[in-house]
Amino acid sequence: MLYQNTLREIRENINTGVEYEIAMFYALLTIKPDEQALVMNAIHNRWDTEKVKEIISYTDTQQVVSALKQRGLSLVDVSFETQNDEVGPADVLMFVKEQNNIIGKIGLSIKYANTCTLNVTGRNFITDDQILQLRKLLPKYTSLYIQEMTKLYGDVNNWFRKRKPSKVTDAFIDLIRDEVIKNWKKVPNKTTLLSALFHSDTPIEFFVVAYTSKGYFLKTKPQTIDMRRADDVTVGKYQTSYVAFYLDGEMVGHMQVKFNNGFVEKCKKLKPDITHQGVNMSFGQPFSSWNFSVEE
DNA sequence: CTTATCCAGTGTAGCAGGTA
DNA sequence: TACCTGCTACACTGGATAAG
Repeated sequence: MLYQNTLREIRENINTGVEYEIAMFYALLTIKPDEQALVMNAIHNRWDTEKVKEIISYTDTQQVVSALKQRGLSLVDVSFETQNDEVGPADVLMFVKEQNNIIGKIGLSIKYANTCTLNVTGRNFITDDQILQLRKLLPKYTSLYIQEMTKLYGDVNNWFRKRKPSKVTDAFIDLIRDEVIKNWKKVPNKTTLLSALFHSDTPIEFFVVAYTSKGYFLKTKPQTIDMRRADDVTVGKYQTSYVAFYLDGEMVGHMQVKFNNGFVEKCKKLKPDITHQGVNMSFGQPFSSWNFSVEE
């Protein structure tokens, strides 16, 4: 089915990864040829038409359809739900018919080459006061960062927003991780928090569609933990920038502690936090968008 | 070469507060 | 009061480098 906004979203949305959502939606919409034609028309109005069509060319819906069949379900309709949180992590919604003719819904969470299941604010893990103390260090670390980049890459245009690795970033992230670990015991409502991280709070059941450059893998049972054990979960450092979550000594998830858009951001405000070689920058946002992944 | 690792990045929505 | 503007938090993947 098409919502009021569906065709406009398909024409105009340029969020990262949306081309895979569109391709799967289109492929499943084969059961509604008239609507499918309208969607193809919208795809032709995108800037990346060729890429979307290429993904469609290797999107065989058979895996999805047979997974439904195994459960005694048949596909009767499909909707496009990009960025609609009300349906849980699903990007595409399948309307399915059971043997008794009751219509149900199963979502598809569509991903390309990443395992991140949820972006989560650091405020769930550390207190306002901890954030305040860490923020105080940001100006100092930012100037260290600029020194480091300048030493390694020279002119600002060689490194600003060029995704360069940084020891200073590692060091600041490490300070944040120390605070996360220190505070974990005191984090309230761990059941609610972990339910959100694992999507066990989803209003609609979902499958995960993991695209590669050749096709996709389907996972009908997303990994989770027994939420009654939420208070037994422990945390620790993992690699350079992750906090790992453990249950009975087994890693059940990991979270990348990260700046939302880099250590320094493009400056949109009138008064930049820093100007370096004529380039205006803002301090980064270290707490707003951490990446949580479930272990496979 | 391909795959894994690990930070870096973009787009959108909603809200608060200023202001025309 | 309607419209900006700045800001946070949410949604995703990209790309450089290392490892195999």
